[in-house]
Amino acid sequence: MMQGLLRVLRARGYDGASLKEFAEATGLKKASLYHRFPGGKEEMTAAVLAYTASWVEQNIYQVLTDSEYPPAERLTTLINNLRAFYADGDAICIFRALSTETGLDLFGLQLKKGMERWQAAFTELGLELGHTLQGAQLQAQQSLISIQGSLIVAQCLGQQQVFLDAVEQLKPQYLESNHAIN
Amino acid sequence: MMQGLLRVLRARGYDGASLKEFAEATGLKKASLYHRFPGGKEEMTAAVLAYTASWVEQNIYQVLTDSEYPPAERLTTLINNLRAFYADGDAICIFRALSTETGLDLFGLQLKKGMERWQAAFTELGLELGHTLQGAQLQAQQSLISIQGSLIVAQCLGQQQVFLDAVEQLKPQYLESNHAIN
DNA sequence: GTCTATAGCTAGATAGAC
DNA sequence: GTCTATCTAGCTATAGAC
Repeated sequence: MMQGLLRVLRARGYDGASLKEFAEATGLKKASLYHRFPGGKEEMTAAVLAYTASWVEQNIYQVLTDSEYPPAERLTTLINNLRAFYADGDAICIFRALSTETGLDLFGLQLKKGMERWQAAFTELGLELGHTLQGAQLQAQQSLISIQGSLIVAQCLGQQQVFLDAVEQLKPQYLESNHAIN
Repeated sequence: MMQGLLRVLRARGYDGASLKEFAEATGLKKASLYHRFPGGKEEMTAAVLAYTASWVEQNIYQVLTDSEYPPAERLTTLINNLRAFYADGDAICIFRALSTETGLDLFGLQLKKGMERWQAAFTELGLELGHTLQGAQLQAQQSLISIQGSLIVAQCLGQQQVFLDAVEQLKPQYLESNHAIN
């Protein structure tokens, strides 16, 4: 259900996504979608963003802050989750797809909250590894930039490896960084 | 003319951009646009990408490889050009806006060529600064990732400073990098 | 809760006057 | 070369049967 809506939104963006595609992707008819989401396309998209937020909570935030496992193992799990979520660099990020003018107008707050949650996850890991608050925040921002940027560059160049390399480097960047400089 | 089409495409993407908006942005009526671009929206977008390519050629490639100026000065000019082109982090990149499923289907080759030209510009600068070929290519890729990624993160977070910091760092990254390691 | 059918509108694109 | 007027197809959204 949500997976289908998410898939269409990622591939085609808010303006590009049509109710017909939503119907095909979910197996429901258009009128049935309106029964579940009386607010129409806007409400459907907001629901997808909420669904995405819970995915991030489970697969990013919980993973990076789970003190049951050592940081290296958490990063390995994170990398696997990222590769799965982005289909090894083939899939467009929902944040990118919705951060157009229309998307930012309608869903700006949800996009901001979502991004901040990603940032918080990386920041908490950095703090645990002994970084200063400022250093951890900067490195967290760098991680987000690296993920988002590598997806675009990979897809424009047609080289998924650009994305795979970028996420693979997250691990050494956190484990081998010089805390004194950061 | 092209500026108007470019502005609409960046803000709304290929699917989101309407001929009505194109007409308003250029001051021409829809039928007049079809006179100039018989191929319709697709031809208009391709023309915008060609226009963008020439901008990149003048403002990125020529700047970074102009041996009349020292590298530090070229990088300063580049940073100013990037800030202007992206409105200090407020404007969406045309590459991002068009690298959706539809956009990649229709303009994949132009997007690839464009990205490769950016990459070549940074790579040649790195080579001139004494980097190895592989090191220069990797750093060029990192620069593209940093620009694209910082734009998305900045716009989702509503913090233009993320982009401004990222482009400002391009200069030290090239001038202070350790060639032996790269 | 899901469907068929359709309303009302706007999209991309074209015809033809000037 | 630019315009007004218009076509068809697709869109979002709703009505109402089951």
